[in-house]
Amino acid sequence: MEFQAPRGTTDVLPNDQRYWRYVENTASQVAESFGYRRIDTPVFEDTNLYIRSIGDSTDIVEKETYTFSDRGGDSLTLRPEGTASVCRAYMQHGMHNMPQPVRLFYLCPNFRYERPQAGRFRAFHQFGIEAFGESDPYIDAEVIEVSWRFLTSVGIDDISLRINSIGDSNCRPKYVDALQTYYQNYSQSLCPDCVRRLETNPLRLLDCKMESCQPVIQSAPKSTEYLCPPCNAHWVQLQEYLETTGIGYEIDNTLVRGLDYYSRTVYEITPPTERRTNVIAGGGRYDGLLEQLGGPTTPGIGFGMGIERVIENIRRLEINIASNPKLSIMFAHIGEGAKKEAISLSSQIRRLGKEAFVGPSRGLRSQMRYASHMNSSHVIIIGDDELSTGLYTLRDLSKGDQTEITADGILNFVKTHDIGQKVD
RNA sequence: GUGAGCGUGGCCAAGUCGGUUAAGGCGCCAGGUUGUGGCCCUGGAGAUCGAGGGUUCGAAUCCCUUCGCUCACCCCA
Repeated sequence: MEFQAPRGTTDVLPNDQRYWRYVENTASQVAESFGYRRIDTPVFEDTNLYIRSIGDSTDIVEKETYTFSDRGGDSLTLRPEGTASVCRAYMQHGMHNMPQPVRLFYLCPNFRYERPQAGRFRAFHQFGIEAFGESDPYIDAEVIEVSWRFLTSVGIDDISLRINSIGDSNCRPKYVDALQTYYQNYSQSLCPDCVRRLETNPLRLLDCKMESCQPVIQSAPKSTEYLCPPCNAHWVQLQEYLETTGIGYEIDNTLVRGLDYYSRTVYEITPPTERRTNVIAGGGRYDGLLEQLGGPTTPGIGFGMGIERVIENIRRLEINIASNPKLSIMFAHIGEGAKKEAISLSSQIRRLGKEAFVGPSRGLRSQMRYASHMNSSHVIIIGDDELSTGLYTLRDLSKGDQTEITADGILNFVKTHDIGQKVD
């Protein structure tokens, strides 16, 4: 085989489509039930949008973007995450003039040049929401609740929520200082990665997985102990509101996130397994981001959720996805005249909005077998006898019985048997 | 970028201390039922054994190279 799907990409075959429909439909319903409205943005944006938002020293921007020049010489980048685009759209369309908060959700593909592995792809899909213009922590709890309700609605309920607050531009620098000072004392016992992190990204010291670094992490200063009064009030209220929604949570002071724009609230939702790649959803607050992108000072918060990872968990839990059987008619035909009648009648049925198609030009036995494998609900058999009498054979594949029926009778049958009819 | 495992018809796969025509199952096609599916029976098509090179009288099997897939690290959804 000369061609295959590029590394890190997958084909969603017909048999798997039901998972995607199920997830996308549930996501839309849940988000809309909270008052969120769908937004779609381009798959590529000005490269600088991502540099300015995600951060030019993050792994995503440093080595994972798909960046190219178009024929006019502009540098464009395939969307690596959803928040930046939505922020850009919020500013571009003057949504700060709309009643605040503005609640938006999206379902879209994202691209990151990474080595694929379990639950990680180069082309992947996210369901996400963003809420702009509200700094009160009730909206933090709401955003968390949307992701939680979605996952439980879809049937994944063995999940756990971890939250943390990393402060804002006022108090976080003091915490980072304290963290660095603390780590200086252990510099000789740290893993090589952590030695590097100490300089480049001190917050990430906290989620090192190396066994040898765990004791150091355990007794490290906690960000929540360094919060300034406003951040602390926000943090305390968030927990109260979360408790009001009845969602169980765990405070994880080692939880930090890989994008530079987060402030105050950060959170992750994981299934019971230990592997970090199993993080299904992650998000947080980004109060300085819009201003950083040249917009008005506007608070914002949101999450991103990996659809492939959601589906992976649906499969793991063997969640039953109901799919309505529907009316689907195949025309089996014997002879050229019968074939033309099959083409004509199936076309008329389709114009009524129902599924119908012509059987393959093979023997009747083979056509019947095809109908069966195509999950047709009914077969109409047309041969010389039927053409001369005008009475066709209508066979119900689920019941296994059949009757005589006229052409008009067929059309009437189709009109009165609607989609969703139980056929198996 | 680093490390490990694996690549045999569309899919799952036996064979891998080299030896005549590369098992089997699923799926596909056909026949059994001269016009009737899902079960069953019979037959058929379909593989340059990932690719290239080497060793050998002889290579799916041994050696080298290369590509691909998977998993893990980094990082993330």
